[in-house]
Amino acid sequence: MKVILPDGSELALPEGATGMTVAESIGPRLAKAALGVTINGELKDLDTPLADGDHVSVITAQSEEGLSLLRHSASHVMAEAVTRVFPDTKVAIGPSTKDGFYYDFDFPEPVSEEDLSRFQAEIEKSIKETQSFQREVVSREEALELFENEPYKLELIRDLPEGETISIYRHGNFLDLCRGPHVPDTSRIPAVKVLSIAGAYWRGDSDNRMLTRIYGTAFPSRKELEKHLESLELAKQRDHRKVGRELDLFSFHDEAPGFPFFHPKGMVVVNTLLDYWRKEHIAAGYREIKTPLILDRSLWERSGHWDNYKDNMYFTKIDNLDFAVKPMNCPGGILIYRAAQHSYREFPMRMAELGLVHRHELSGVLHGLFRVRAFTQDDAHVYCLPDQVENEVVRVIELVRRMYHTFGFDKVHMELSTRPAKSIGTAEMWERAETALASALGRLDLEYRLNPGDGAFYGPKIDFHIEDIMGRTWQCATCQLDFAMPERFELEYIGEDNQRHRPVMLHRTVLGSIERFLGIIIEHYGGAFPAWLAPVQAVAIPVADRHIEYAHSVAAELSAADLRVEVDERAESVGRKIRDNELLKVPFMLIVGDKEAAAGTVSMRARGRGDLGAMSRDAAAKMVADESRAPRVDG
RNA sequence: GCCGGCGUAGCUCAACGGAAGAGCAACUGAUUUGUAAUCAGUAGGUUGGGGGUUCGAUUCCCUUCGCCGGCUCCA
Repeated sequence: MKVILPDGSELALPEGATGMTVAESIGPRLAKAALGVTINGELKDLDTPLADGDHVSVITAQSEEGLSLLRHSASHVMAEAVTRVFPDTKVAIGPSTKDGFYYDFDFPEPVSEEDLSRFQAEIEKSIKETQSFQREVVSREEALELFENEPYKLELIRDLPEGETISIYRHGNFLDLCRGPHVPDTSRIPAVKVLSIAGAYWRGDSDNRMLTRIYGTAFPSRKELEKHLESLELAKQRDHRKVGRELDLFSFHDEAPGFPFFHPKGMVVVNTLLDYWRKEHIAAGYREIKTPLILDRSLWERSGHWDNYKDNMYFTKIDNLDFAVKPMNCPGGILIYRAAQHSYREFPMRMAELGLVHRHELSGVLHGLFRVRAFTQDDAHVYCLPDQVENEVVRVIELVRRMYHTFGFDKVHMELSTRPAKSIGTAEMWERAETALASALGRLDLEYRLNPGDGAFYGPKIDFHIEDIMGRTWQCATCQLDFAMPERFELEYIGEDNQRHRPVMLHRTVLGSIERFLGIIIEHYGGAFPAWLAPVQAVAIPVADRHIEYAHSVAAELSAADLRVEVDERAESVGRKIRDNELLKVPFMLIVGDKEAAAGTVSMRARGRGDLGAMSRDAAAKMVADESRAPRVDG
């Protein structure tokens, strides 16, 4: 028989050949690296018999699917190891994830981090033993019997649709309900590492029992595993909570859990960020507003927040009346719209607000600046005519992409979410709105993912996800149409026909939360902000005390050019001052001693680039100024 | 909110029923320094808060607050 390889060539094989036969006939290295096989596009075990004419591709850990196959198998190996250590453990599920795998267990007794090394040791044993994975197809009855002591498996089996093939995989003494496929044997997963332990609800539902989830990762080689563990360590070094403390940017205190305190240097970064934000928004035709933090109950009843968002809101009483601290900016912004009568001639009307919102988040979800209870949304609402929507959305997308580019976030992926089952508004309204969003994306020739039914109940939306330097993704910007608010607040404008009409309301953010965005860029840059954002852009370092005066005169010149500059007057060695400022990620150091003072020069050192040599004071000021220039904003 | 872990000096961590320690930072003094740590000294803690067990608690138990890792939720 013959099979067809990925390059289109044909390969003659004996009857009964498997994926392994294919790998072996291509080469011994491939045979060794082979983990699975795709047959006519379907991922299968390597020992699956092939049929004449099959399109066959051997899968190794080089591919995304090969790596996740390997990790999925590793999760089985871990489950086996864990049940060997704690025999009465009930097993739940164990899939692969983006960076590794996990397996959920129901332990007879609490298990702690200290047990992880025991699991690790057992895993190593299994790998050494080269246990093979064997697939078996069983009937529903057989399956129910095989897993009679595994309540979670039983639940899964019972939920399998009628007629579904039920397969099980065995390796060593372990048996698992699993669709597969798996690697041929445990020797193919030589580098497994048990990483951490955490709680997780059965089937992700908080009404269910809490299981113990054990995370791990696996790679095709030790070397790759080591590399991954190193990058985890690196990410830990970049943790914005650590960097924020080291660079004296912000802090958190028990007296206000979830509410960040910004220090002077942190405020420089925030304000510089906001200066840039304002320039972009003015250029994009927005006008800025500001609305109160605390507003009367009636407003929140009208907006629907009182009924739908109460659990996340903070309340207060003033003169015996109920007030709420705003969790969103729109209702307040709408009052500004309603403060005057509007004409279609004013549209599109773009109102931006850097609004501080408070949301009572569950204590367990707080996480540095990434998840806080008070944050500044870079919000804006655009009021426009229905046929202006598409154009406005295009403008929002362009603004988002331009601003992200400034921070090097060029990998942006977009998701369009459409009408959910429970929603308000007419079918025609939704149709029109979804088309407008889709054609805006189409006009810019952008790829996006469609999330049918994932929109808000009040309108469809586009979400933007950025990818940081460590490959993690973040949803920051959002652009959503809102049919609810204009109705609830009876917003109106006078049209060309001199009649009252309801405007379309567009709700959008670019950075999302200023606090979280700061956290993201701290980690993205590892604290080494580009000079325009750096809290201190240059430090003048006098070699000895007698150079302090000269250092100040140099600093004064930079200061006069609106640069943020300090003089390190400490009675420390030059080496020490350089080290400390290097650790503080100061972009430029201007070292001045006898030579410089006599010649009227400075010795320039740039962060991470080392000594750049002597230059005139003018040249130095120009260099720092040039590299510290805020990003250009052209309308 | 839930599960697990952790709260010791400003930071990073020791001590784990029997006089609370180190390094860095801070302060004082000396040093006046040439591209990633000068030296010496001083001070700093009701061991997160409250309660209990004990002759004795940082250590064991309960409780509360906070933090960390996840889950759920979300910007």
